[in-house]
Amino acid sequence: MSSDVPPAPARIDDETDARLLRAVALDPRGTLADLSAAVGLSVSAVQARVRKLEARGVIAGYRAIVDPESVGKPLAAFIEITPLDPAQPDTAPELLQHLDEIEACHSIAGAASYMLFVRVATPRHLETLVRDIRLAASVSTRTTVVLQTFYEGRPLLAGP
Amino acid sequence: MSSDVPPAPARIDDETDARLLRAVALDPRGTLADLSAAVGLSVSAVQARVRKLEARGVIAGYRAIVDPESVGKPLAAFIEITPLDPAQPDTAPELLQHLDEIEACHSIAGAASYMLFVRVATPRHLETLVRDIRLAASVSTRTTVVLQTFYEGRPLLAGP
DNA sequence: GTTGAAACCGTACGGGC
DNA sequence: GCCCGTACGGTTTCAAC
Repeated sequence: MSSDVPPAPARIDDETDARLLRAVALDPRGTLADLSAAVGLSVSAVQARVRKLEARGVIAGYRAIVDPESVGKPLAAFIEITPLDPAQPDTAPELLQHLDEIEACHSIAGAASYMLFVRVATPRHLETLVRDIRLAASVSTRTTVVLQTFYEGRPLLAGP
Repeated sequence: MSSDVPPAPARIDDETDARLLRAVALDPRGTLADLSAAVGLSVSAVQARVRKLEARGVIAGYRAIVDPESVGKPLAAFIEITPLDPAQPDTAPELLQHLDEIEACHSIAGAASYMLFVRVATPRHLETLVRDIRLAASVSTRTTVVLQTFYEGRPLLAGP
């Protein structure tokens, strides 16, 4: 944890929900019985809470973590993009949505407009993707290749 | 999909495994019966394949997607870091591991050494985190604030 | 890969606090 | 409102084929 600063405005009131979230986040395939043991509530109570967390959107969904190399995409990169013509309406995220090599798209502060995170098979594929992005969204790009990933997708809630 | 380039060197030979992976990635809480229907194999065969994918590390794990705002971390940022003294042994990823605001840490090509992705509660917390990173790893930083996230964590495998 | 049987789990419902 | 216990149907598991 970082140094202390005024309390964070979390939207989950309950300490039990926090523990539930941690448990579910780390093992979404675990049984309700597992969660029940983790938080000290009955299976029914746990089920009701999980459903509420899903309904409120606190739990937005579930995903399996797939190894990029195993599916033929060992090369990752950040691509910052900037519209060539600032006067034009800027719809880059929509224009790029169909490119499934793009894993993430954020609007950012700073010189560029957007930051993309992409995964491809080879440098050759990266070249092609960058060209496709430039053409599809009428933008200039600045690509930063990832050499090694130490960790990513760490859970949002730290455990005590 | 991007334009065509020589075939990607995927490590999953089987077309059935590819479909399984897609199905599991999108709905890791679905039942084996669901997967069975999706790939046209018996429940037991599906179970065996999923277990193999897990054992081979193709499926590296499972996560619940937690809404950052709901847990009090609405502010995201990219932080590029560069060692102050290039002669010193560079162990930044380890030195920063304890900071749980850091969601990802990549080594990168370019001017900076690493790219971090972080989530915090407020600008004030970001300031504190940046200071902590500088002190912990003896690095200079360049922070890019995320204004809006259009999408992230999109599945690695595209549809058929 | 498939089938089948036993153990386990998710779910709904009734009741209590 | 939130929680607990129970009973039923679906699911996971594993052995035998």
